[in-house]
Amino acid sequence: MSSKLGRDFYLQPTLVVAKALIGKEFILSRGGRTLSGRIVETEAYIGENDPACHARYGLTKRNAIMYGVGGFTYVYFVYGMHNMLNFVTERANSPAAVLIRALEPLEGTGIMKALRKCEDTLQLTTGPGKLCQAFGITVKDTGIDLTGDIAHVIDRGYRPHQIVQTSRIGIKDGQEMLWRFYEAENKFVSGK
DNA sequence: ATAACGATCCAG
DNA sequence: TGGATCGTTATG
Repeated sequence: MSSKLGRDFYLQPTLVVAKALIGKEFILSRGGRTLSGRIVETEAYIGENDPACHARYGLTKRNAIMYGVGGFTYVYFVYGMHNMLNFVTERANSPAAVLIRALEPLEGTGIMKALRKCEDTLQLTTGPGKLCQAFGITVKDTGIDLTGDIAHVIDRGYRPHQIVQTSRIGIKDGQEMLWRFYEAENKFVSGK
């Protein structure tokens, strides 16, 4: 038995969502093709008081979607070359999101290899920039409703053996917050 | 109007 | 271990 996560799931506290997403399957269906992967690593970015969150300077044109209701995608561009996929969480006017950092490829690995120009399955989706390239996700994909048909998350009943909680990667401020989650001993966690 | 700076990745 | 590379933001 498997079920699609609905609006209520994304309205939960961001740390709950970030942890609960580990082990769930992310599915992207469009252009007549379907790509999917099991989420193995996430990070939470929560509110205007989180020094690493894009909402730390208040509402801007870029982060506006974070101020909306949870359950929508937020994709942004960094380092002049990488797209980052996030899921907006919590109620409207409560800016927060979960960064999807790594996936275990499931469906459509042939397409992922082509998009990544890489044959090594372990290099397809083991990092936030890599997985966006493998899925063909860019900033134009901001605002997709995760309760719709194009992109959604499914609970297939997979339960991680152990989830590890650490400091977030690649940030300067906010190291004291242990807001990164990943499935222990999964080969597809980034940075290995 | 403009400069500094990233929630990174990959080659060497 | 450092260079690539450019949109967003902050500041003048």
